[in-house]
Amino acid sequence: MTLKGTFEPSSLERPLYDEWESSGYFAPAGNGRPFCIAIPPPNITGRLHLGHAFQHTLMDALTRYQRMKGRQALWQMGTDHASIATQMIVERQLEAQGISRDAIGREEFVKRVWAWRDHSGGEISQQLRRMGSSLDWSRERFTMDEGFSTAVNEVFVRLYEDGLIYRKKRLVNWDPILKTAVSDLEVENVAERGHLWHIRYPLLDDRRTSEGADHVVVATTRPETMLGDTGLAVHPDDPRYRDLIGARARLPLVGREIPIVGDRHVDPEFGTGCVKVTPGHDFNDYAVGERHDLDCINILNDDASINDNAPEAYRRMDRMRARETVVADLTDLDLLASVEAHDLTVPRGDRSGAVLEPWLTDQWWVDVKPLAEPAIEAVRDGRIRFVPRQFENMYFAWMREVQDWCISRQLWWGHRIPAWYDDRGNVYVGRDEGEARKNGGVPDGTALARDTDVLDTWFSSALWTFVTLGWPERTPELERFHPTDVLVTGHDIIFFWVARMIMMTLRFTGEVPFRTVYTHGLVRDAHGAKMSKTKGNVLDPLDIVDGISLEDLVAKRTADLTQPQMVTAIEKATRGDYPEGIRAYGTDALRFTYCALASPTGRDVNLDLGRIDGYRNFCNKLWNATKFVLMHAEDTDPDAPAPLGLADRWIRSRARRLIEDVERAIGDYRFDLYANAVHEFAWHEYCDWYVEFTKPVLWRAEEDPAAARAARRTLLETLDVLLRVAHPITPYITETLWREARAASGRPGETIMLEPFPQADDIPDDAEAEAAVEWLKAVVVGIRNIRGEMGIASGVGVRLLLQAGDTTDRERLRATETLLRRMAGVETVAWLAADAEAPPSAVQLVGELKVLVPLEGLIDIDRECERLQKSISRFESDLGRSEQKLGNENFVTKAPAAVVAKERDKAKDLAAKLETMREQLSRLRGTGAA
RNA sequence: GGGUGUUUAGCUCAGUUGGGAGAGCGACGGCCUUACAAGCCGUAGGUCGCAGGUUCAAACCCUGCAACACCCA
Repeated sequence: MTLKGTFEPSSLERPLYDEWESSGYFAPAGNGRPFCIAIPPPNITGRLHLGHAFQHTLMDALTRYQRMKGRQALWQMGTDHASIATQMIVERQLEAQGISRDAIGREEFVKRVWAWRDHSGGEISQQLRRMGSSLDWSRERFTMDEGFSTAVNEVFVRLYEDGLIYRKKRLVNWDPILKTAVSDLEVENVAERGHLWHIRYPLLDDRRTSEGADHVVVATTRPETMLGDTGLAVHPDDPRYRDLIGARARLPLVGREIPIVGDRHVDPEFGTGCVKVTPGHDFNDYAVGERHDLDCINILNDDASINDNAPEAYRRMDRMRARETVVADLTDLDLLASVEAHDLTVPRGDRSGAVLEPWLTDQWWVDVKPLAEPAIEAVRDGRIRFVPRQFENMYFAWMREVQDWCISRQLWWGHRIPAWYDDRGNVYVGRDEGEARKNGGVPDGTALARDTDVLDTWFSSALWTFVTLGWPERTPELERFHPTDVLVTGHDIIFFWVARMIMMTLRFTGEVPFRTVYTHGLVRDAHGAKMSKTKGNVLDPLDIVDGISLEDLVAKRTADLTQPQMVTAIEKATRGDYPEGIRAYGTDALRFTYCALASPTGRDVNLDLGRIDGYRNFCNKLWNATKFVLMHAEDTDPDAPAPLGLADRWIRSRARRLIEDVERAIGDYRFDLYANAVHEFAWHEYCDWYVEFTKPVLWRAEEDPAAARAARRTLLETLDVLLRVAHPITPYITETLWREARAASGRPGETIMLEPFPQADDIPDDAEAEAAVEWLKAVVVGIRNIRGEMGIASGVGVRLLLQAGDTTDRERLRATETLLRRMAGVETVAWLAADAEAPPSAVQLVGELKVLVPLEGLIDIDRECERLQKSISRFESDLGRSEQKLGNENFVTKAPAAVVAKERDKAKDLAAKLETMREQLSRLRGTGAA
């Protein structure tokens, strides 16, 4: 029995997933306690990126682990229609063909989006499958599938009936490119350089300022909005303007008479202390206007051009041109007092990048406060726990200040709002038109028109955990799997999604949506830069899995850019970062890397290919270790006794420790510790030591067949444990190797996926074996150290002398001598009497035991003296520090007795070692001189 | 302006209730030793951001400062 070929991830991974899927392994099974994760539904906007792959790896690891622990594990699959983002993609594609969406109409447009959804959804599924995700595809959902639409209507109607959804005309954030309202969360406040224009507003009725001027000066960053001014405001306590409250001014360019009001919200420090009030185009001014009963004039069209409420000269101008024109006209009239540079915050749409305008429109709103209170409580009382914890503060802070949520969007792609209007503008809400009619008592003859708006995409995703399980039906899945166990997501969508899910789920199921929220950071490139198409530094996870040539990568990154001038820079950076393209690392290596990088603080992750390279090597190591095991696996006599040797007992005990460590790590969501524990055990215990220990036994099996049998069985059984422990992280290679190993051991088992996760208690804790092997390792490392530093070639055997050991040392040598000889290249071993004169030797201490390698014929004495001097200096400084501590009376009296005792032991040990080394040095020097 | 987080080896990061500073990668030296050169053996490298404080004892606790990142206004 041997493993064929070499480790080639792609040929090994591809066939397995199909087999798992068609065998139905991903569906929840058995009678164990249910476990459920709902995938954060990827947007159907395009292909998945490295951040998705990161989060999917963690979810899959958790799901596979729980499945192996015997739980009915469901990882719920689904995708999100992503209203705005998807509509933009399809619109752009149509534009490229010279088609506008208005030209083809709503129905045809929506049809094309569905076609896009099929395409993009297909790509996403393929990517998820290649990453090994054990999702239950048979239950896949989409936020616009039929059941989801029913549920969305249900929720909308119930909230409306409860008075928590209402329609109202008020200022919203308006995106003049997308021509839709957006919510507060979709606004990005960007710091930009701008100007502060100082404009003179002439006073009426012969009023004067305290300084005698016939006008006031107003500072503004947006002069064009003066066309909609309906007042001026000053702080009521401001001595400069106090007396002008109640006076009137004439609005330049427009001619309107506007009042001066006193309002405590005016900041006297800003500009001149006198501000213009434009209730129709500024959130603060709107509030000022309401307090002082000022008119509200809308001067903008839906594309942010000036409308007919402004003077003729400015109509139909874009707002930026209007600004220039207004400033020029004011200059001509000598009404522009001054202009200065000014930094300001500009609100931009997170999707379109357009500068948003506060705009007065009718929109649908959710009254969030009543929903927020129970949602805050659920986190406060611990029914929901955030990992890492600090995100709870962010959550509380936002929830306490939460504003009403604008949920209507003037888009075509999304859930149509279930509201109808008659020709007098009365609104009727219902699950369908019939119900709306019935509720409103609208006779059949009266025509109703459905609201043309759609809902914010987050409205439907807020229902994700319970609607995917069948709500509003009371399905068995809903009973069994809800609340879900853990939500794995980025901290960037805590407000958009996590908070809203908690609110909606509590409202409609009375349950929390999940018990734990695990938030991870963003995946960035190796330099810590955020990945973006515009910057041209994105990677498709499959480019890492399957590899990609430099030319293909450059082509991919420079295609379809919104800023074609970036091509040269992107190409240069790409060629610099990946001079030879990207090698095929395989899914397992990428997954292992993700786990190893999942830090406990939830901060951003810089994905470095060098790191992946190391973990690909790790997969190769597993492959070769298995190859070795299978080469020696043949057990001709499976019933014959096989008493375990010291090394066998040691590795088994270490395997027990591995399981314990991993269980703890997963319980704490410490994927990094999990990965490290597997790596450390597999490479540095199993491969570096145990496999080497078995070689002398296996190569001379005929000398001691029982020992060889014990080694074979231990190799196989420990490998089996290791593979099962590693499987949730690296599913493909562990499945492949596990099947080979199982075949060799003759034990049944179809797939590692459904094997039980190893249990620590099944393996004895063997402290004695661990201590003995630690001793052996220390001696071997000591000799290797001498060999390395003295330049003794690996082929040259050494004579080993031991001195000053106690009975335990002698016992341990007896038990491990064969291993010691092989591991350290030792030809002969002899004990020297404690008082015997040793030949000139290099020395290493293991406790009190002196490990001596005679130097004669091997190397020169000076080199050893140098080496000795180095360790003497190290011992001296350590001892110095220790003695200083012990000399401090406060330490001795105040520190816990155990700490003091430990320090005393340490000092004693160091002193003894130092003496030995000094003796050794002077003896060697004497020899050298002679 | 308010808040949160980060600052540890050349790089990327661990460091669990305060008690002898760690890993991976990289670097350097030696090895194609019959699973693996995608490997093996060995070595070097850190005033733990800065300044104070608490303590017998601080990377860890407290205060202040600096830089960077993100969130909110």
